[in-house]
Amino acid sequence: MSEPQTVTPIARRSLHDELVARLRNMIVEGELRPGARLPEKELCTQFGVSRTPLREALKVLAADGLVEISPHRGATVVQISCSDIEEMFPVMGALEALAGELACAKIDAAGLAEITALHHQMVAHYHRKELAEYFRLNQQIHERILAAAGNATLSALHSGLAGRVRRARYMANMSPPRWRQAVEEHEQILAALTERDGARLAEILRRHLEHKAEVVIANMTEAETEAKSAAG
Amino acid sequence: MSEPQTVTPIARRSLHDELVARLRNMIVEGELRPGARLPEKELCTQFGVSRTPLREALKVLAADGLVEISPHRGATVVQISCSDIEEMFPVMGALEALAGELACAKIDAAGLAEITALHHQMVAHYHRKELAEYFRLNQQIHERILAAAGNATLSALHSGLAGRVRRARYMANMSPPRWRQAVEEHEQILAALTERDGARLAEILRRHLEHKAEVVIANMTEAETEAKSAAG
DNA sequence: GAGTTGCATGTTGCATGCAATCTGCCCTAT
DNA sequence: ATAGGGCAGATTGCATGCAACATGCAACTC
Repeated sequence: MSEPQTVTPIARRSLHDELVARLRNMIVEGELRPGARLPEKELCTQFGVSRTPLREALKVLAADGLVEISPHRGATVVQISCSDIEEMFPVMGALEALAGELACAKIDAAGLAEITALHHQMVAHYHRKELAEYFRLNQQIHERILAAAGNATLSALHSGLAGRVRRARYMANMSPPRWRQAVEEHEQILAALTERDGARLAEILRRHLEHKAEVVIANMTEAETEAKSAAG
Repeated sequence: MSEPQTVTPIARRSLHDELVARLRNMIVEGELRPGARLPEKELCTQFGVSRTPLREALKVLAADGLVEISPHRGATVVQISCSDIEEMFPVMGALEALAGELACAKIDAAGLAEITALHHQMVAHYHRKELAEYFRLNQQIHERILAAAGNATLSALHSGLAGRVRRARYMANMSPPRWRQAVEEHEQILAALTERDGARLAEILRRHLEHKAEVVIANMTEAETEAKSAAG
């Protein structure tokens, strides 16, 4: 029995792991709104589990920064403010820049071909103005670059941030010139990656993230003022 | 009652929060060795708590990457390998580089004065060859730069990594030329910060972290070969 | 004698019960 | 009428009990 992993071991996810995954997904995908309370009892009946594994899951998500737990008052989905987002993007920029450099040094022809394919699909969706599909491919490209960097620590930190940022749902609207700019930057990204020009790719990614931040911030401030005027 | 947080609320740490802090400290400080098993029962009697809060704490630490939990087999302190460390340092370099840039843009005279004071204390310890004190100050300086960047997300990610790296205990020995090089780099760091030259500070910090990585890796491989020769 | 099977033991995963705390409401006093 | 106090309901924090699982040993087979 020295064959190394011919079959994958049966996936035996414990309840709390499953709960962490589900709740994280529900929060990131917006099913659970920011500020929403997370009463244990209700979630327990909803998921059909007892409070123990649920509580363990909530603690993990709290450590992840997705929920907030106040003693004896329960858990709530954390609100993300404009300034939080404003903080996160430079950090993601730094991480992606590093990923770009490493990816240029490490990526092979096959990996590059995959990213190239994704890029062209994404551009096609851009031309057809299919925003949702565009964003899906966009996200995949960035993930692939991270993966190509071959640095698990880097990927983990990035995906954590990406999950938190995704909750901002900035994709809703993006002005045509902004969208065009983003696609152009992606052309540059692909070019730099193809030429294995790490320094340039790093710089492009940093700027790309800066611009993304501007779009997101603009959207959020707009949404906030709308909310305030609606409330006032 | 609109005073914004003039007094800190009474710290009412729940048991699991306290446990998370204590266990994290024990792991980071090396009191719990890598690979050490963490049987619930034993820790429960040791801390005088029941299994529920302890389990919640272990789950959080697992999410943090400090312990590993295998179903029905219990928790162990994660082993950090050479390649893990090799991965972490470039990431810390990227984060510190960003912190340097931001700090140059934001730091005020008071903040700069504090870091300068710490720097001079550190150099004094260097001249007296007080390694432990030197490292303490060193760490504080890096933390201050992160704090000066005024980016909570950045600080959180960095301190998480720093905690994991600290477990490598590389400080044990550092060759005189390496130590001297590190101090020289810190002189440059202080100079760039004083001149608010963000780009230069970023570059210096990145290189500084690269060199730190070399020292750590050298120490770890040495330790590993020693262990192997002792075992063989 | 080597390998396998079955069992015993200890540990972990989860469910539930009890105590402490928070929240909202009603009542009282000024 | 309003502010403050106190009580009731609900929710959370923690302890404990039971079932499932992993591990090590012993017996058994070939």
